[in-house]
Amino acid sequence: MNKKMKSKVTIHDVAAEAGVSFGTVSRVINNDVHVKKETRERVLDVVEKLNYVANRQARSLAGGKTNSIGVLVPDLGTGYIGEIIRGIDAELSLADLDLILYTTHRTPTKEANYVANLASGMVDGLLLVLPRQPQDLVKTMQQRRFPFVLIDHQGTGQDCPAVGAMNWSGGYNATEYLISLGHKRIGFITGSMDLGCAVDRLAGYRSALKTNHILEDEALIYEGNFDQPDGYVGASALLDLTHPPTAIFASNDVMAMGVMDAVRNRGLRVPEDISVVGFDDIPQASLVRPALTTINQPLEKMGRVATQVLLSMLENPEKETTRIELPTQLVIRDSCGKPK
Amino acid sequence: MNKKMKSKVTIHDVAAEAGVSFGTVSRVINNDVHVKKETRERVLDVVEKLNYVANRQARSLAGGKTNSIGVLVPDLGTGYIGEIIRGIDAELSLADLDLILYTTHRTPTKEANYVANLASGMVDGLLLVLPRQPQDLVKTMQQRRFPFVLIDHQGTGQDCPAVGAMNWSGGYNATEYLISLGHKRIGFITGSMDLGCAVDRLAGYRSALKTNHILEDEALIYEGNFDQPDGYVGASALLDLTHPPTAIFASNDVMAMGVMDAVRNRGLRVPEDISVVGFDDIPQASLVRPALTTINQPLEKMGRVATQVLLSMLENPEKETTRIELPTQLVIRDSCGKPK
DNA sequence: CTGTTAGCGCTTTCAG
DNA sequence: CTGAAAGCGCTAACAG
Repeated sequence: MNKKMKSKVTIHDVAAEAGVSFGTVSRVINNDVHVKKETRERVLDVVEKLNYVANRQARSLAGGKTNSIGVLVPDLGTGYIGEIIRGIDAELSLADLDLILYTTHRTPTKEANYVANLASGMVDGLLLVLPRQPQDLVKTMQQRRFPFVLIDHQGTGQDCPAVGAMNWSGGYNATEYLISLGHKRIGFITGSMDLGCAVDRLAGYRSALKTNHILEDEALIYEGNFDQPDGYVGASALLDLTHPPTAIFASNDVMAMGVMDAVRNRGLRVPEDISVVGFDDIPQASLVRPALTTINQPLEKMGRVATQVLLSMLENPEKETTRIELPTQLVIRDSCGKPK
Repeated sequence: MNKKMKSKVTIHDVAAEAGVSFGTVSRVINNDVHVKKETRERVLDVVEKLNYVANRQARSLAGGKTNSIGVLVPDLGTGYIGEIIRGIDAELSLADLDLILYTTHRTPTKEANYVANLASGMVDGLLLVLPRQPQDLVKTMQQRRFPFVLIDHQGTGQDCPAVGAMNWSGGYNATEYLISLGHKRIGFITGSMDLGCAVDRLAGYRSALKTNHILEDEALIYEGNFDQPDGYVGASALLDLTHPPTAIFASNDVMAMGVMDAVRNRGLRVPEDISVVGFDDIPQASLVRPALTTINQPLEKMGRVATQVLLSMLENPEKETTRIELPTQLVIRDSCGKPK
């Protein structure tokens, strides 16, 4: 409502108002040392007065940084991802970086597409949560020397920065807990076996059985996909066995809830008739009744740590690749008991 | 590993390879009609071959659009926001727009700051979820004529685009349901009363009592803040009354869960001793035991609709401001019964 | 139909 | 210490 309705203040406006060249303004806002203190202050005053904010597009185009990092997630479904994002978000806002969220909706094409796009100037670095087909992407990014960190996708044998959880020991501990309760026939519902974490959890389960001299029965292993219906269907199949399990260990909490539904729908009770263990410890796990005994994954922390790793890579590109596995922990609640 | 390790394919590379000027390439990728079919195909081939992806920064710098819209949320906590974001995300990816997420962590300063930043070139439009102090922001954006839509914050009397849910009728219906069950003393735990939705829910509650000739008792109204502990503390206070309620209606599901905990901790049962109703119908609501009777808010849909409104504003800036209230619905589950 | 020419707003040399 | 100049990659007129 004043003189100009231009609404967009540029570096030139500031320069004019402060009586310096726009190059100087650029130096000031980039904290370049070579500016007389007095000049700096004058410019800063004008910046304040005019309410100037640098245009990020221009800044990044000109070769600077974008000050934002991209987060690629498969979806926003279960709260699992949400927890990770919270960690990322917390760490990012500490560093005053923006977060650009990309949802692939589980389509590898999109995944690849986004990576291409992002790595081409949109963001300074990329955080990939649970990527479906990391091989290609990783190759692309590595040859472009683009900074990225994988979250929750280890065990693919690739040498790249990643943070995840100790899935193997989680699988091992949950199984051993069930065994300690007296269970001998323990059903297992796997996750998507193309994901490293799913493979590791199964391996942990197998190992615990072996350690405790319990013969493995392939019939007790049902291949799921990490979705709730898999838990339901899997549990139903397991319960239909002529020699059914007395406990079921699902590779994630969502499936474990499906398992509980299936158990109840047959008139059986958790944990009196069937013990159920999950994996993840998503927020709902403590809410369902009976509260779910599960393996806690430090989701929020994984997000934080991955972000820290990425930021340190941004600062020091030469650092060697880090792989971090955060500890998982058995959380005993009410869904397990002794076998009948 | 070939000739150039440049790694970044630009419009010029494509032009050179296809033997045309880069202006022509620009036309092709922008679907300009004035290109010979043959030329177009040749260019497209090269694009494919070189794996060219337009640089968004440059594109937006030159043309004005950023092809991304900003979403401002208070936090990523309860899944409530997550649902809304899912709707936004779905609609946005349909339109091939990117989503830039900003978390304010409930600090009004940040909120204002982001708006200033964003409105200055980062994004083409803004979606504000549950803003804390919309008044100032709204003014800023309106005078900059910057497109935005408020989500879930009506009733502040401002004339601006917004989509929300019918909070009043939700409050009314839940209360009336409880009354129909025979309850006469119904406790109410409010949300943050600086939020329009919280005010409306309370008004709905009051109105239902009045319609049914039940005398309102201020002692039965506890002021909460939408957080779980408020439900616990509020319910405890209500239950301590010399003449306690037989049912408690919490202004959101999270608090309702706090209520259930409080009830149980006193050795009382839901719904036998105390009926509980929530509001929102977040994913956990159907998971807790007893499953929570609540008012469904079409969260995901609110996100979708708000996005559609914003997109239509982007297309046609002259359109008059739309305010949309989506219907809420009573979802009867297992947390309510007749009063003892 | 297609090439050419200005910038968009900013970072970076390169000279003073 | 500071100004001037050269782009970053692309879109949008403007000429042919």
